[in-house]
Amino acid sequence: MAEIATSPRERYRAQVRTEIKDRAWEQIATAGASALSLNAIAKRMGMSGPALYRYFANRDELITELITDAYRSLADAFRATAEGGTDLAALARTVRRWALEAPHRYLLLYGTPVPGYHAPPDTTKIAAELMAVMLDAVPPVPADRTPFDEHLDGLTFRAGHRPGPVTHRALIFWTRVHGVLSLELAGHFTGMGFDPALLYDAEVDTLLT
Amino acid sequence: MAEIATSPRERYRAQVRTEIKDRAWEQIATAGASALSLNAIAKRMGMSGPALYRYFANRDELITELITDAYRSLADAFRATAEGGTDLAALARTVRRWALEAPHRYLLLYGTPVPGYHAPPDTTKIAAELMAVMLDAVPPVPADRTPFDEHLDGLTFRAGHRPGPVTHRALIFWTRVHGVLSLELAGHFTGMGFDPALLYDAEVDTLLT
DNA sequence: CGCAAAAGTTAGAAGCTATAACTAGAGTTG
DNA sequence: CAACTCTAGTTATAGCTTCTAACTTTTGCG
Repeated sequence: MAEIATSPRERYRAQVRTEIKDRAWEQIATAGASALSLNAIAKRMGMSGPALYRYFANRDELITELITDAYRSLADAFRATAEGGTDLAALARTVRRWALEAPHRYLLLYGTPVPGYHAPPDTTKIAAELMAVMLDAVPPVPADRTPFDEHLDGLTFRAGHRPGPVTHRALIFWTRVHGVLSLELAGHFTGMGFDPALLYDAEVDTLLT
Repeated sequence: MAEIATSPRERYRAQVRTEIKDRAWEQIATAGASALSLNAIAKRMGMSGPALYRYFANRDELITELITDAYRSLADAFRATAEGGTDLAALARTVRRWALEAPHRYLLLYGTPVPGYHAPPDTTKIAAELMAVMLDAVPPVPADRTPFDEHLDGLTFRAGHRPGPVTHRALIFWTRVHGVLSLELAGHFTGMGFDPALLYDAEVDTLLT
């Protein structure tokens, strides 16, 4: 987007940083995030291990940045989808495409977190952004309110101050989407023989009316 | 259950193995499965690192056994619940209690898998056992069939050879349960302020009629 | 051109998995 | 009971990891 005036050095630095991240994604895809090795990345890039520490303070910082990038890319996909009139079906297609495109990326965000790891404020902001898009995409809902709807009405967070039933709809949209995707991408449907895409579509359909 | 006649040596061996696994669970709870260190376990048990290799061939074998044990405990809880007449609501309560009781254990089974890791036949058998219990607990379903129901009817796996709509119900029960639990236990609801238990109950309620 | 800052180097500490070779002790067997 | 075998544990070691420290080379700016 808005190109900031950069010195050649800064441009080189940015380029190396993105190459490091690319290699990191490759490693995560083949061996998982826990096996990510700064040393191996450096060697594959033709330089010595400690050189990487000029670009990332430590392994955690690299992973954190990968997570932030991944969140950002999902949010961008969401926003792009929401451009031409928002509806939940389109968002559902987008998130599934985004997830299947790079399962390890999905799992880095929504799989097992490292205990004690605290997400940086960036990611929680992006998560709120995602939620806002979903809230806007919720279709008109029936008027009957459940106790949980009342519970939601009485909360302080109120992202967008939507009424309880709308928030409820957005939440179950999100949980149902992840219900199918997380089991599918973690391989819990393999051997069952059915097509997860059909289950996904059927599940999303229940949220549209 | 059925105690097998064991020599003192075998009993000692079994005892040490379970102590190793207990320590492993502690470590997983505090630092995550990826940080599980055989060395640290050994030292905490007052012996030298390589001694553990008498009990587990390698790190993977230990983790595999932890996974199998966890699966077994979930299946046992399921079977116990299904004893006195099966219904989905009771199963839902059981799985949630089981998950919250030890979140790291839940995440070891249903969180990010290690790429390239293949689940041993044990676990897939237990997964089928879980599915069978759920299929039995599905209430009578409406007669109208969706395309996905037809798809399920045409499959070869047919765990229990139930009709499509019944299998469909069991599947969405499972995905919706994990949709809420995986997001909750991975911390994606923190800061939103609502009570996940209420969302869970509301979600389960939609499956009961 | 010359110099300061940045990038990359090797060396090394501390920790990990896992193997090899060895010792001490427990249990079995002639 | 003595001898022998098998097992549990030991230390040593190779090879990997993250990450720090100290040093050298390169690069871009004034």
